[in-house]
Amino acid sequence: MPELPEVETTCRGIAPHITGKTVTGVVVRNAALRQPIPKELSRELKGKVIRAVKRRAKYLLLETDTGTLLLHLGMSGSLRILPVESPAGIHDHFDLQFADCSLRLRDPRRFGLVLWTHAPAAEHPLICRLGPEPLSDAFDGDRFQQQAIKRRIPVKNFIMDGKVVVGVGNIYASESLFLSGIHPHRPCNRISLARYRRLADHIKQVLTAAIARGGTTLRDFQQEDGKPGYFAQELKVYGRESKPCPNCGSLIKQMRIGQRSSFYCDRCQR
DNA sequence: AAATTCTCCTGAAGGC
DNA sequence: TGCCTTCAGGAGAATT
Repeated sequence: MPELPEVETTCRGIAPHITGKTVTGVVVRNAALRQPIPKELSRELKGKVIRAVKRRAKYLLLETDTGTLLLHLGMSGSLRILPVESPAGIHDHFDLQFADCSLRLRDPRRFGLVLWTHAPAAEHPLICRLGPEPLSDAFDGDRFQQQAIKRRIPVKNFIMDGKVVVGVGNIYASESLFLSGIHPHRPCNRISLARYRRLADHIKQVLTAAIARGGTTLRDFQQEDGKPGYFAQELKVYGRESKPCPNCGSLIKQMRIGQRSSFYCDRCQR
């Protein structure tokens, strides 16, 4: 499912194809995403030039001179660059057409978003309260721990909270906690500063490595050219319940934390 | 304020 | 073989 590395992979993949291009058409086949696709989208976008393609958290931002298109891939969404007039499948809900290609959103579970905003995207209600980017200098162990002091939820929930740090979803939460030797269920206010510094570093490390591999494909995710991401084969604990820990060989455990399945080694993670 | 539960949705997988 | 149930999950909204 798209987490930060998958969205970043998509951002880098589509940017060269649509930056500087003029939107020639907007096709909405099914507007019923998490929120309805706005009706005025075609009027707002047609004839506009895509000035830049950016990412903030798991949102993709397609900037024009008069506003920004916000895209979110939910948990099953993917964007592809296709030749014009490519036949659409059942879950291909939205196209942005250009003279020489189309940007197409496919999202079987329709948890994604397509929204339009006139104001700067940073001021949008869905974006303005987000925490720091994990790969920026604004995110480090010290600030990490300061936020944790006043909370007591399991650390796995804590690092998946978008107000603490953005982009860490279920897969990379399990992976970074494993790399850091921290048990996912440990209360977030019972972790030393030194361990938070290591955790912050490991989050940066695992996200960077996943981006380098084009993200993780479990089922739906594909890059803009249709290829899967190749980080799944490097996952150390996620989805590997009852398989040996790559560190110590004891069997990987699975438990539900905050309604999410979590994977860990109870020998390596305390 | 913080924590928990609910909600959207479809496809895969398991049970009988 | 086929139908029914359960589960997966991003993240805002609603509730405790």
